[in-house]
Amino acid sequence: MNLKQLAEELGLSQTTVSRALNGYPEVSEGTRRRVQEAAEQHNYRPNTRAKGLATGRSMMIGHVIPASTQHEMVNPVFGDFVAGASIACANRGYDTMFTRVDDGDEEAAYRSLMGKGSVDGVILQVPKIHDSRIALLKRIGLPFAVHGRSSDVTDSYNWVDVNNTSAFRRATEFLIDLGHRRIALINGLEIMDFAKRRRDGYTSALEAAGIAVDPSLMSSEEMTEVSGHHQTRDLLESATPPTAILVASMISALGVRRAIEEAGLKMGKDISVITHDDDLSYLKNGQDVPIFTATRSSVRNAGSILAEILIDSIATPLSPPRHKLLEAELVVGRSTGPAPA
Amino acid sequence: MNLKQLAEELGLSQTTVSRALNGYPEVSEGTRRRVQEAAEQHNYRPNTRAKGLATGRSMMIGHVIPASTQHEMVNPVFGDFVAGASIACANRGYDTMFTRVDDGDEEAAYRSLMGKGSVDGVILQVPKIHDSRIALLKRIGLPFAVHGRSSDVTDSYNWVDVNNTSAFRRATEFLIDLGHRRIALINGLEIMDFAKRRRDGYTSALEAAGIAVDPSLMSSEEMTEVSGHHQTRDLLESATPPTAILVASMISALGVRRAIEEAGLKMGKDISVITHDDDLSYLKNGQDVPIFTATRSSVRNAGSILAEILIDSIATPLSPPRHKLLEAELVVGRSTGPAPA
DNA sequence: TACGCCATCCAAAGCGCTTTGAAAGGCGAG
DNA sequence: CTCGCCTTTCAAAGCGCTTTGGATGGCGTA
Repeated sequence: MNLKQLAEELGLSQTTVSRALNGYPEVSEGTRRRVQEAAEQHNYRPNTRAKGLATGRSMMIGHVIPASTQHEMVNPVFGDFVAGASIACANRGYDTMFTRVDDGDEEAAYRSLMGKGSVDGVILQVPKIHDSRIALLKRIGLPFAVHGRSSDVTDSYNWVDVNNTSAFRRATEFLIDLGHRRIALINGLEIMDFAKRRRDGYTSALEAAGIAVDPSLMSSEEMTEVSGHHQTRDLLESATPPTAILVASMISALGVRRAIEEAGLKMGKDISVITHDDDLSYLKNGQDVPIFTATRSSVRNAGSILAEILIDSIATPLSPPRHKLLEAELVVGRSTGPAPA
Repeated sequence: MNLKQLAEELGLSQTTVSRALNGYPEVSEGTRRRVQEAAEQHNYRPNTRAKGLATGRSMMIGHVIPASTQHEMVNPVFGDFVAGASIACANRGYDTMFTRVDDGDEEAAYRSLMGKGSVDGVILQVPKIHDSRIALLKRIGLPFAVHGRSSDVTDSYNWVDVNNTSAFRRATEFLIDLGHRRIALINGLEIMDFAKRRRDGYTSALEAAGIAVDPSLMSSEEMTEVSGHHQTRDLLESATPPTAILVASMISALGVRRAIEEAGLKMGKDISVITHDDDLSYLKNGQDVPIFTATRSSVRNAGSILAEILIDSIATPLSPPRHKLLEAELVVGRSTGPAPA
């Protein structure tokens, strides 16, 4: 059933039917009701492509996933972030689309999305410290919003980010207050912006407490269970192991815990652990008492806010970019305790 | 830049330009090259919606995620499965779209996707034992393919599934061979088809070995870390705890391991564990030696195969449905050992 | 020279919708 | 009764592409 058929059936013009369904005022209430009922009854839905062609909008938000970041961090948070974003999009009538891009083809991919007109805007994830995608998108004029920030980019743009620096400063201070002095940082890859900020928070807290930053206590890798495990094992096997470890992700933290237990140590007693927790719905940090002491911030919530910002900026293209800095909450669980004497 | 402009610039008709770009034979090679170069140079991409309108195809594959299954199992495998499917789709020129659906609105959602013409086909995940979506999609004529099967549906349809029954039978036999007699099963929700099949495999192996099936050793819940943990704790606290546990997912298995270690037991020595491993790229089962003995089957690979099947069936609507049963591989890791005397 | 046949290219219709510009009808004011 | 003004409805153009059904011209053949 298409508009033409529906109009014929009702004995009205396509114009009137279209207007009735789209809530325009130039239609009498009686007619509108009649049209709506007929549409309902025939299960009529305007064809997306035709509507898009006519309006010039695709009502679609794109997520572009570079192949290289598929292992780095995207996957774990991916599901929840996207869920948050896509629910927000759906509420505003937007669909969600995915594009996976081979490394190096990013420019082509964005140009293609823009050229083909398949999306009205895109969401970027895990920006690097210097991320050329932002300048690129500005240049080609494709609306976008970033989950995270890119330190080297001074232009303003839409973003939502967790305050990684303050979260990790706070976590480090918490450990220092518990008497820890040898605190390790198991970070994500430090080309990633969030990783740099977390490190900054960590080092600034150490420095403020007069503790020398020890490079041998810091490592940065992809955030997987396996890598968390071997980084921790290396730390524990060193001559002077840390008494506390700060971890950048729940996934890594699972590996950290495994290494600790394999070494016959007890987490929260022999060694303390704080992790960042994206509050993933399928990897909850315990039910009532958290397993890990953690800096927690819902990535799902971030997705939702970011989608709103992007859609608003599509609706009013001339308005200035918006952004939001979310503060992570420090939840105290069983993985932290006083430094061993 | 659109087709009209490009055609004007070249001094050709839109027809010729379109044909040149789409590889039709009625264009001389010289002209084709000239057109291709101009298109390249002006960065021309045919507008998706216009093309879709004209051809009647959207070149889009949809994934529909019911809200209720968002916690159940979808999330962990979600990322990898979708990655596999979307790469395969992209190779065939298809984009990937997501729709999240509130419970009970599934019928409306599929009808809407169909009516709006926004997708050429959809992929279904985690079917239940009796899943009404399959009949619905057949009824409304929207091409689809299922990741998994639905036992109660006798009609034929496109699917890809792991042989859950044989995988879990094999795993159970492996434990029996190691001398285990009290083997527990921590399963996913048993309305889900895969969970039923895994249970069938488990019970059939027990029966074949003349071991009575003990309902107190079987539980079925959402497959999260937290639920794996408390189900294991309950098992271990019972009067006659199992000597081995079969687990339906890596995520649950992480919780299982935590409970085992909290109880002061050693996995692989005091108690054996076998899990199903979807070979998730961000939650690898160890690097060289697997952490867990596992029935392994790449969900990413399944996604890829399923997408191919769906796209083929869209291309040739009259061809009979296709399906593929993947055999899981039993990888032996450190989590299993002889039953304690 | 005349004819027919390819190879190559084109004009125009059509996909299903929105939206502009105009017509038709109803009604009160003059 | 006529005029002008709303309100309600409509015909038709246009969005950017594909595709049908020609047109055109070059070339070999008779």
